[in-house]
This record gives sequence, C-alpha cells and structure tokens, in this order.
Amino acid sequence: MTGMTAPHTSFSPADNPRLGLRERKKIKTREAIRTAMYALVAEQGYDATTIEQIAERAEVSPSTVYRYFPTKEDIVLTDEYDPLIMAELRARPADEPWPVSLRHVMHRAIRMGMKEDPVVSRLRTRLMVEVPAVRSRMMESMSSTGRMLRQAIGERTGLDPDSLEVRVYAMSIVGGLLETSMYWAEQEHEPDYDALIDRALNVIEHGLPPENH
Amino acid sequence: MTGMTAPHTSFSPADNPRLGLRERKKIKTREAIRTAMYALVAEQGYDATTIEQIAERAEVSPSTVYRYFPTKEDIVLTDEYDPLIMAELRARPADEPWPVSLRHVMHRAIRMGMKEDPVVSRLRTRLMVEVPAVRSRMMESMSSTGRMLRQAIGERTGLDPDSLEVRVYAMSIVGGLLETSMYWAEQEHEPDYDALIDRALNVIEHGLPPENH
DNA sequence: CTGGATTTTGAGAGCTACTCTCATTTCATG
DNA sequence: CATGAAATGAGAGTAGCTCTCAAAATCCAG
Repeated sequence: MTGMTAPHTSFSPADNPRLGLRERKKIKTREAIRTAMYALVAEQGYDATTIEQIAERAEVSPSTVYRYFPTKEDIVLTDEYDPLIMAELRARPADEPWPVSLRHVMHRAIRMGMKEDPVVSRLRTRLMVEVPAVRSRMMESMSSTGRMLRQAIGERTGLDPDSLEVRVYAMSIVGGLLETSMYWAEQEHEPDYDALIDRALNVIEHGLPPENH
Repeated sequence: MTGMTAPHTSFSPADNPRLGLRERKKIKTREAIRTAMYALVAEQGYDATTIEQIAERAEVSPSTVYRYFPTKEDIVLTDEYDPLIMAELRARPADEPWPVSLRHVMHRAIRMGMKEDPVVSRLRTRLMVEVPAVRSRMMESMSSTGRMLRQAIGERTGLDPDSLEVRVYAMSIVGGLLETSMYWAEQEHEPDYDALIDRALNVIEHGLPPENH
C-alpha cells in the first residue's frame, strides 16, 4: 500500500529505473515464472510439475505463462547464449586463427553462465540428461546455434556460410559441445568444465588421440 | 470366408509363413498404421493429421496406434538403421583405417534406405526440415545412434567408448551427417546424396577446406 | 474340435500441454 | 483525467498420450 518496492537481495534488469513500469513488470513476471518453475522442479521433479502449479506460485494465470514461454521446456532452458557468443566471436582479433578464437569464446561463455548462476546451470544440464523433452528441446536449439556459428565462420574464413562444408563443420562443433555438457552432467558436474571443453575441441580439431597399447 | 489371403503387390515380413498368425498380424498392423500416416501426411500435412484419422484409415482403434508407436513422430521416423550400421561396421576388415570403414558403411546404409523406398525416405527428410517436432525427435534418436557409434569406435580403436574423446568424436560425426541430410532435403533432394556424404566426411576428417581468395 | 489360458484389441475416462477468443484491468500520454 | 494501447485473466476447445477393464482373437492341450 505504500508504493514502496519490496527489498531485493539481488539486482536484476527489473530494477532499472530507465525502463517504464510496464517493461519492468514484464521482466519481473518472466523472472517469477522461471523462479517458480525451478523451485517446483527441485521439489517434485520436472514431469510432476504442471503449468498450473507454476502459474499459481508465480501469482499469474496459466494464460500468462504461455504468453511468456511457448513451451514448458523453454521455461527451463531459454537464456540466449547465442548472441553473446556471436558478439564475443566478432570481438576477437581478425587475424587470430579460427580455432583459437573459438576456444577463447567458449571458455568465456561457460564462465559467464557459471558465475551468473551455477545452481541453475547445473539443474539445467541435469534436466538435459534426465528429461527427454528437455534434451530434445536443447537439441532443437542446437540448429539455431549452428546457424549462428556458421555465420561467424563465414565472416572469419571467407567461406560461404551456406555451403555444405561450413554447415557440417559448424554442426559437428555444436554436437561435440552438447555431448560435452551431457558428459559433465553425467559425471555429477565434478570435472572442470573448462578442461572438458578443451579436450572436446582438441578432438574436433585433430580427431581422436592415438590409441596407446 | 474362403480362408485365402488377399493378393499382395509387394512382399513383406508379414507374408513369412514361419511366423504364427499372431506375429504376422502384428507386423501387418504396424505397416498399416505407417502407410495410413504417410498417405494422410501427403494429403493434409503433418500437423493436420490426427491419431484418430490415422487409426480410422488403418482400421484400428486409437488405442492400438499408441500401442504400436509411443509418439506420433515415431510413426514417421522409426526404422532402425542403427543395428544395420553396427553390423556393417563390424563386417569391415579389422585392419581397415577407421574413416574408410565409416565411409563405406554410410554409403551402404544410404543406398539401402533409398532403394527400399525413395519416396518415404524423401518425405521423411522433408518433414525433418519442416516440422520441428519431427526434427526434434530425429535429433533425439541421434543420441542413441551416437552411443552405438562410439561402441563401434571403441571396438575398432581400442579407446574407451565412454571417454569424453570418443563420445565427442561420435557425436560430431552424427551431427555432421544429420546436417547433411537436412541440406539434402533443403536442396529438394536434387544433389547426389552419396557425394554429399563424402564431402561431409571430408570436413569431419580434415576440417574446413582452405579458403580460396 | 473343444475349452481354457494368454495375448491383443477396443472403448472410454482422464490428464495436461497448448491455442484462441473476448472481456477486464493496468499502464502510458496528451 | 480521459483516451488509447497493452497486458492479463477466464474459459472453452483441441489433441497427444496414459490407464483401466472388458470383449475378442489366437494359441495350445487334451
């Protein structure tokens, strides 16, 4: 009743006063839905959590949930790393060898995602391994990541981004990295993610290591 | 009423007299459902086709459709190339270099799938490009293909099939080949599929070709 | 060939993700 | 504060998918 906003423990774009009230509310709603879903999934598991429950906890109507997220899986997943990766790639020196750039950028992306919210990022990879629908949705988003990547490769190498070669190359990278994150989740997130990424990129660049026997 | 079987234009496992009546009927039902779905999709498109319609045309109940296929997408997709690929891989000479074996086997698999029913195989790849749910399901089946592949790689190279390296390698191959089939479908199936596979495997083996400028 | 065990099928109820429409409320602005 | 625009809520409806139970088809002994 006072018009004062409740205290927050962390900052978010919702607190940016330059945005109109409408925009700030939208961001808050989005966050509320995500938070509600994460909590419910932690309590009951993914499948047992219904949109209705999420709506109730987030204090919105089910309709609103669907307005903000096209599918249930998207509530857990969408966080848009792609534009971030793209920007970082463009920021690398133009004469840097392509694989080196890729390595740098992947490491930065990982670090950002982890620093931001390690709990969420682990929950997400765990759901990827455990819930088929989520994994499926994740793989679906692979194709758009692939498109972005081949765009970047095109800019950098001068090759046609729509050629079969570039497309295959981009998709094999995306596939390899996705497998890496699943591996990480399956190992209970215990290994160093950065190191795994490095090993994965090694394989993609140079093929399998020689067998030792 | 005569006990005579109706004439067939093509042979199928359903005609194998060594199987009991029960088994033969099951195979026929499976085929009937698939055929019904393919026809309806050709007529109306994927989304407009409901399970009820499929059941009606296949002359079974909706319950039965679900008994034979876990999801709608599976009616279009499942055809189990994996065991076939695995068998072919094992049949290659043990001292043949791994990439050579892979190339042979992929070509054989393609040829078999095409010869068997080129219409269906094109419809399938087209749906993969056009219907997100189908593409998604296809990618999901990638992971099991990946598992099979890394098993084979393990047998051949002596590397641990569960190591990150082998897993990443297998998944990058699968990702690259999936992209190839999408490329093929997007080009209206006009290019020679075999040639595309070769170019894709080249990229996976040797990386991108040098830019020509 | 027949009777009983087993498997397959059909009917139907039920759940939930997701879509669409329309009235109501909430914010922006002159 | 009034007017227009945007966000929300309520509710009905579709379709994929699951489960249960009784009826029908198949198998197999005797």
